[in-house]
Amino acid sequence: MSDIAGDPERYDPLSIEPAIAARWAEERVYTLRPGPTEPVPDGAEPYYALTMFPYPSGDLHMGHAEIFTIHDALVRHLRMTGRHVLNPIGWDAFGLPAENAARNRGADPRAWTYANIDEQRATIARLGYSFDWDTVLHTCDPEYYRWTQWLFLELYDAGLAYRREALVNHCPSCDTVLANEQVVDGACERCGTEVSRRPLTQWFFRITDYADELLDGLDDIDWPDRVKNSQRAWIGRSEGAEITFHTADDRDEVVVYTTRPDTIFGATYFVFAPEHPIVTARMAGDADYDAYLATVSRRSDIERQGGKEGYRLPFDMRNPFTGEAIPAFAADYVLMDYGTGAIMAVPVGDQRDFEFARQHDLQIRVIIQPTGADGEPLEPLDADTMTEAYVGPGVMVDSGAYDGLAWDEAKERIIADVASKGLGTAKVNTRLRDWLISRQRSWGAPIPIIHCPSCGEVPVPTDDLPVALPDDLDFQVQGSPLDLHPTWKHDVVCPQCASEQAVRDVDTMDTFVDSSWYFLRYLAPNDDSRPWPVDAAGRWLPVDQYTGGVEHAVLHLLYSRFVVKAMRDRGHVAADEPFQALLNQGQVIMDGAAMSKSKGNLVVPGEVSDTYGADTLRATMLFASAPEDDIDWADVSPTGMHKYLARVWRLTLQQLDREAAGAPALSHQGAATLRRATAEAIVGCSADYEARKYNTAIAKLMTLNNAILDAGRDGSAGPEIREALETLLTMLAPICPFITEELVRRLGHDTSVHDRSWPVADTSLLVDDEVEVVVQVNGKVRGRITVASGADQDTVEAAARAEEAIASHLDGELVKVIHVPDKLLNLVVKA
RNA sequence: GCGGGCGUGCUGGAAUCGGUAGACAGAGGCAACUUAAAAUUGCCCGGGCUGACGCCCAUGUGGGUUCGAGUCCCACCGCCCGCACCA
Repeated sequence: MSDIAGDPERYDPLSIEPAIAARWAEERVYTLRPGPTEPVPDGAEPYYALTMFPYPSGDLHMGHAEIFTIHDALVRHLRMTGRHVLNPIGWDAFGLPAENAARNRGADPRAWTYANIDEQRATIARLGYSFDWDTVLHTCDPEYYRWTQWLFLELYDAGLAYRREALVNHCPSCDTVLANEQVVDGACERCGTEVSRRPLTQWFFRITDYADELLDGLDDIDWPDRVKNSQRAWIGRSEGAEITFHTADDRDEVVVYTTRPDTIFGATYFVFAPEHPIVTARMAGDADYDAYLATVSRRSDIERQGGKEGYRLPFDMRNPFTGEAIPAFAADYVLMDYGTGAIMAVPVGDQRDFEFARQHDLQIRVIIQPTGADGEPLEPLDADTMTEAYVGPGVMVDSGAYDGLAWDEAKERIIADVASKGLGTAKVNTRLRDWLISRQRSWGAPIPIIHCPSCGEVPVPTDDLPVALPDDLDFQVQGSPLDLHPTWKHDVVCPQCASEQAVRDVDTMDTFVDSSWYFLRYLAPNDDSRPWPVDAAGRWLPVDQYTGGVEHAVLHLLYSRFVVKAMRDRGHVAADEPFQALLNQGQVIMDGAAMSKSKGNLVVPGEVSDTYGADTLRATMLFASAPEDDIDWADVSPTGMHKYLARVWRLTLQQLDREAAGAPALSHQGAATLRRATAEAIVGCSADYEARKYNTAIAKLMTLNNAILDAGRDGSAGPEIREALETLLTMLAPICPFITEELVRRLGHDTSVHDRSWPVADTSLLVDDEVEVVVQVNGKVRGRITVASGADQDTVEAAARAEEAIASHLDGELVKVIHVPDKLLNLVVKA
């Protein structure tokens, strides 16, 4: 090693990486040529690789570095295999943090946002991510949100955007309403504040129109099961029936939704949501009820949890099957916006109804008796002693003509009978609600609607887009700065009647609208004539591989699917789905807990790259675990990885020195061993890259490195070592783009390692003359023998018996022999 | 409560179809080089019995299928994630 120790050129990533990054930026080497709007070159396969664009709330954190590194290794590898890869980046740049910075520190939201973007962009370049900067976009630019507003108008025109009053979630801390998807355990997804309910008139997107397709489409996309399951649970499809009930006085009829029409004979009372229109109509002017309603409607989800309070209404309903009058209640365990907002209550078969009945001392009628798996009767139910509702299979009793039928059969018969009597119909319901997109915030895309006293809501003509934000908003006001701006909302006339009384809608759109279509805008972010080119969208969509965090399982990912389906139905895209494949990276944590500044366990990517270099950071992250698994930074060793890269560096320089000095060639045996190791590394690494198992790919590169080290231990050089080294550098390039770029140039090449083709193994080197076969006796390994490749069972068995260590276990009658050629022989003996 | 996933050395993790458990690393130990340290290079590194060859045990626990199970099936324990008054 003396020839290395004397080399002045030590591995110093900090001196080479920034210079290489600067050259890449200057020469725009990662700009896609030809670009996304032009035809794909002959023989190249287009591949849209997308990673979730960052929110610019500060510099990049370890989570960004993790996902960008996975994504970049994927992209660089695909390019080397000949794909024509679209790899864009941009910023999800609207949102509340900019507004908070404006309110708290007097910052200009635009300036604050762009300062953060510049910082993140510099870090992205420093870490060597190969994004195409020619397609960069920011959702807060008027050139972008103009088309977000166009999207709104398209949905409005299709009847998919509408305004209505509803009981909506309101976050007092963020001072805005939220979509259902943004409420987690009754609290605001952003800030954790408990949300309350308010009746407000707001804009919605009719995502429920696509509920079935959103559910079914999950079967055809390559996403992690947990994300698909989250979406399935969120959509929450259920099958049942709608059945009409009448009030006992026959003045009103009320439809209920039930999944258990078979239990209708057990419906002993009836419950309305407190806001149900029939109830509010009948109770109008009743001060007591108004007080109840006021209390109940302000309750948050958390306060509602588990409670079974109810209000006995001064009228009864009639059970259409038993004909008897049953008491009617209002209770907030029945939700106005699911089903029909009213239920038939069957305490014997529904746990919530059971609890309510017990609390209010209502009748529990047993109309089903439990049966086992083969229909045999089980312990019968008794209304007086049962402690919980029975939801299992059973046979109907006390149910008129349906007595004796199995429950599932009774369900079908009752649905059929209800239909024939005109009392109802089979019905599918979903839990999914329409997407509430209004936000009482000001750093977002204004909703392009004008409210006119005579014409009502009037869409802004597309030629007048964008409806731009004023740049002199006052963020110190109490309330919405946009609403309270002195002139903005009034500085408009009605597009239909030119009334000067018209005002602009003062709400902005949920930022998830901005991000629901950005992957389309990347195709031509500077095109000011249309939101995206339809022909290019046909070529590039769906996105081949999307990478990003699992926190968007039912937010961004569901909204984007809806938008693409709606745009497809308007003829703007051909694809049914936005993202064909999805990869969720794991979290980067520290000592088992989330990193945070306040805990003092925060590590940031820039810090690691300043110490060890970007290549070390990237390789450390990929080596730590499979992409989808969490990384505990306390368990990983950037030092160890840095040492490995230094070893690659020294090995390359050593080879150059030895070539220059005319070092002796490898022995015949040494050359053969190394060539074989090289071929094995190519086969193994290629499979690992395809499967995105970068951790084992790196392990195989380390193994190849060790083989090169062994081969050159005697001071020899030679073409086999050079070949092995160049192969190693080529396959390491997607993970460590800087050191490989530098070393390949030092090896005398004037083109970039990143423009190389992925290596192909000479598989003839992998064919063996002799193989090692494991010999088992009764399934236990008793020895290993070397035989000619492809040897038959008799030959292998004879060789095995010749081994003393094996033969000594063979006393007894040989009853069976299992032979897996070239791998294993199992001799089964009876003692 | 319902649905989904995961349990492998001291640690991160390997193990393509059911066929040599622990690849590749980290931490630790020993040695060479060095005045010394760092760096570098080499060796050791699941547990037990044994002087050694070797034998036994071992992939959360207990069963099952199989010539053979980390891998497949059943039950249990533990952990993680999603949904949860959705009729």
